[in-house]
Amino acid sequence: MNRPRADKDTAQRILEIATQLVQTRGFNGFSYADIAARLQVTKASLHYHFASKAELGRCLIERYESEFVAELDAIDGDANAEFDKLRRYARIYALALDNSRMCLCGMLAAEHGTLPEPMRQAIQHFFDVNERWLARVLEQGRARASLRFAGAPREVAAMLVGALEGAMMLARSYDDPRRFARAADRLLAELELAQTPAAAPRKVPRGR
Amino acid sequence: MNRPRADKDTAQRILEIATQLVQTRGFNGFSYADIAARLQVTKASLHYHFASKAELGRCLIERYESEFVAELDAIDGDANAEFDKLRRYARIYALALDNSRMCLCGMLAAEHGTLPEPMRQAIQHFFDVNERWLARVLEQGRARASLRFAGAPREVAAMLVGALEGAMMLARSYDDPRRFARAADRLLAELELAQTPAAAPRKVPRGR
DNA sequence: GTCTATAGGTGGATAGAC
DNA sequence: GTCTATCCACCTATAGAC
Repeated sequence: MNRPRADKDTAQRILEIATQLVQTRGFNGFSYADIAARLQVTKASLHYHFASKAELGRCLIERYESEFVAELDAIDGDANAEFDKLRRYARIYALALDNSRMCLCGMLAAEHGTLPEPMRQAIQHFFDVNERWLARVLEQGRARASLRFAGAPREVAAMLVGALEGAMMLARSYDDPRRFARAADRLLAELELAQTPAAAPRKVPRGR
Repeated sequence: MNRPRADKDTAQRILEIATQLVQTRGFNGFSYADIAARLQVTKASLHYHFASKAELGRCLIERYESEFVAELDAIDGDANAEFDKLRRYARIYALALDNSRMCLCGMLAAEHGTLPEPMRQAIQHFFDVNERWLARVLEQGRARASLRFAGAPREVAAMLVGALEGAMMLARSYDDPRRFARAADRLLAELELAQTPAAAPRKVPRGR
């Protein structure tokens, strides 16, 4: 979006490769040399497109967020029931995991302490966007009596984002994507109105 | 425990400093030079106590787990009600956050993709210990009718560990420890039997 | 836009004196 | 146990030719 000059294809390919590297190894876990090797160019060429690693990092988050927003729009476009929207939201995370990837911003959140300020702000913005979207779905679900929860929608949204990011992280370190699916199913089941809460036991069975 | 020779005080101080560095910057975010500077010794001295960074990392996790287990034992020793145990469990995380620290193993879980195998196994072991402890508390709570949840205790435990780790990570990147407290309160409130589920709204109020 | 070459720094790690 | 000195690999980044 705000890259000045540049062969767009190359810049895009750099971003794709770097995104995958951050999602699997973290921002401090890869170097320009890694990108250069996969793209079959020299490190110097990369600096033409992204002057510094900090700048590359910022662009990485912006691109990731806009692609994420596109997926949220797609969910809204299909105009599903609120519970289905939540399931499809969780599925975005699940699909990343199937490629052994963490959420880009979840990964960066862990590295928060070492990141330059512009990246920190971009990460917060990503989570804000996620929480606002979730809060809107939750609010609608409550209004239409399809979802059930206590307190402010935004607060439930904040809990959900954290819980899904955490579930993702643990699933990755157990190398077991189903671990994420089980946690996500359980978190969402709490919000489903259909259940008789006092007799909840059969709502989330052992398997998945 | 299995350090061969060594001035124990120095080794312990190295571990303390390194623990704090990992909790704030991650395993890939600090170097022997950082420890050396804070301890006022040279990098070479550190290698006397911990031959390699991978070895240091493994010891870090072992020490962290044994201190964590000691805290869990302390909770069991006080023989509280199950819900109080869960609250005190969450409080361990909250206290770390107040010192701007992530859980050591939560941090390392994010860096999983870059860590040597012995560290990966130690991290999984830490989470297993946590989940087993939580599952036992949950099981007792259900038996004594003080807690309410659907499905297998171990599965709820796995969800809780992930959710708390994730909440911690997000709270840190928002630089707002209360964000963790709100998420934790909400997660635990779901388990409390006392509430009338259909009229749950007043159980988790806006503030904290 | 991509290259070669290189600067200037830091990474983990070792040898050997004290 | 701690030091000095050093190794070599790697890091981000720049200069300047093509």
